[in-house]
Amino acid sequence: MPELPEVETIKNELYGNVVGRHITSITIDDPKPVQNPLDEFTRGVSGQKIEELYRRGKYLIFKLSNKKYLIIHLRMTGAVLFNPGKVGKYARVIFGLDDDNEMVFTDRRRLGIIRLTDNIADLEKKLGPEPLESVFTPAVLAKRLQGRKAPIKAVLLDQKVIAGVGNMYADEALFASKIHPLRETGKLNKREIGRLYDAIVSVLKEAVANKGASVDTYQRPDGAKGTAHENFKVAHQRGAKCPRCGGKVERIVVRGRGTYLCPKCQKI
DNA sequence: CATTGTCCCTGGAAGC
DNA sequence: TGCTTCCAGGGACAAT
Repeated sequence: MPELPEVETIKNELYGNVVGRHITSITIDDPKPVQNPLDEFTRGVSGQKIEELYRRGKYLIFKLSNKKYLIIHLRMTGAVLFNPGKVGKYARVIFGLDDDNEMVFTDRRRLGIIRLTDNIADLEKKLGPEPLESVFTPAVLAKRLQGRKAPIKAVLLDQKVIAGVGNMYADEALFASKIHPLRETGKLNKREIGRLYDAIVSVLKEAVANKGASVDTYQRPDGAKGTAHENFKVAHQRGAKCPRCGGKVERIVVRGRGTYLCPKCQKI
């Protein structure tokens, strides 16, 4: 499940291969992910130079020479492959580049989206601060959590609060800061928010360093897996021993999302 | 605005 | 063995 570290890794590993290249062909094997009318999409992308590539939250954004933005969200099972040996069963959209290389959007479950837009402000409005940039501080986090009644786990998943944190890293950050996922957000004290801040930053940084977590279908552009999941303390570790207290990692459901925790370390 | 529930989608797992 | 049902979850959207 691509979250910030996974999308960051894809961006990093794609960057040198695609920035500066022109998109010379588009093959749409499955129109489902494309949110624009197909002719408009094809016209807007064909022949354009990729001037920049960056990540915002869990979105991968290609800035094109016609000032439009090609936005990709991988949702659950999406991936962007660079020159895959053969075009797999789940290839949806194939971008041919002017150096004869190919960039392929694949998605087993077809929940991912691709959109071409000239209005990046709309996306910006939906997203909170980038947790690995200087705009994100303990004070900023405290302000965003202030007065909220929902459980902290649910709030961490809200992309308007912090961009890029998803189900796995929310669980890891809550474990690292010893906060129960069901704690009422607005009732966290300053010390807890400080710990949570540190945990979010360190958990994400470590996962980026390990090139993302391959718990499901996540793969890097060259098809390789990441290793961040090898360091997971609780996420997807039901029944495992808590590395801090030796207790048992449990799974509960919070707002319909599978949530892993050590109930001994993370008291309500 | 904050919050909660529903829907989308597929294939692997679990149940009968 | 083979069929059916359940489940995973990010974000759009609707309802409250």
